Amino acid sequence: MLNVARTRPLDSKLAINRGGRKGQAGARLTDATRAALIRAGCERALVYKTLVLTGLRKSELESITVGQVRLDDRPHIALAAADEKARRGALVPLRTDLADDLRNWLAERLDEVQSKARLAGQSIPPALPSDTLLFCVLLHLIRNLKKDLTAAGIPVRDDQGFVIDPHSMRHTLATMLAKGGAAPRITQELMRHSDPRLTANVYTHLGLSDTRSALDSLPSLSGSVFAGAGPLAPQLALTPYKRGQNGPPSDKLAESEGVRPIPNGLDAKPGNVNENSPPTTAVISGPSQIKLTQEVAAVGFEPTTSRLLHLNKLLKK
DNA sequence: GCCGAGCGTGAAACATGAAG
DNA sequence: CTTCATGTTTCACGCTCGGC
Repeated sequence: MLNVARTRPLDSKLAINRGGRKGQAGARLTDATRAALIRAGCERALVYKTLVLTGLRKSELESITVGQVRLDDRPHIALAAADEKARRGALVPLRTDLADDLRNWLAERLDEVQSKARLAGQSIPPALPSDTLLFCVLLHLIRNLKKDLTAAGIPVRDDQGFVIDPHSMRHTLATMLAKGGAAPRITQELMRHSDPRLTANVYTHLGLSDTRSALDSLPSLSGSVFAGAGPLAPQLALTPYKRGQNGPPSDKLAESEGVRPIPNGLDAKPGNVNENSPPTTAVISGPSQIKLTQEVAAVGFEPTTSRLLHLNKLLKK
């Protein structure tokens, strides 16, 4: 839940911004300035969370107004076609906790507007105007993100040249969905890509630990080969028969046996034996990309691929 | 499937104004 | 005067779309 006062007390020491004592805690600020700074920090945190959980591009988030945010039983953001990169427009779903945060954020902003109107002796608005921008701190998002990362002890650029920027939040969403087992089609839809290869090859960053985890999820192959384990052959899946290959034609096998049985827990449901369908987990296409994307997610955000591809080209030179 | 156009994006360099 | 934050411009590249 977003709550400015609860997130950071007003009497906390804020850092001096410039001069010889830059970085030291204890900046002498008025209560109003202090509250505004803390509130801006909270807003930026909500911006980062929104970017990661929606996959919105920076420019797309900049276009979102209060009227485009629906926080009813099916919370979502209605992205206008003119503001989306692909010019299609989209309904971007909001996770429940993000919807709660945005609801609280808008309530705080309404409180602020109403307080100002009250102090000015003006009529008190019952709601925020629908054309009010959702966020106010996006103007210098890139620089502020770098500052926030530095303050949090997270390197903006790692030793391999990968960088964290607003667009890397989008990479992070795709990668988290892949790691979470989301179907590629779902990830593609959430990323609003027209081509699933883009989602899988450019936006999904899987490290060695992720691919190893997938192997660990495979069923046991009857214990250790050093311990005199049982026969391996009955657990093997069969490849389809093709003309010119040895062995019986698979269509005849299918005719005589129906759905082929696969023992020892390997699922033989039709959805899992379709060799023509794409893998259910997005994979990285080439060995060079695997090498470059291994173990880069230590800080939580995925790097932007544009820098990654640029680095690839530099390495080839 | 390939290619080019158009648009979006961030990095880098430089300029400008304000604060210390 | 120096330092710093911010704005502007240029450049390279990513992504999508449409035509072939």
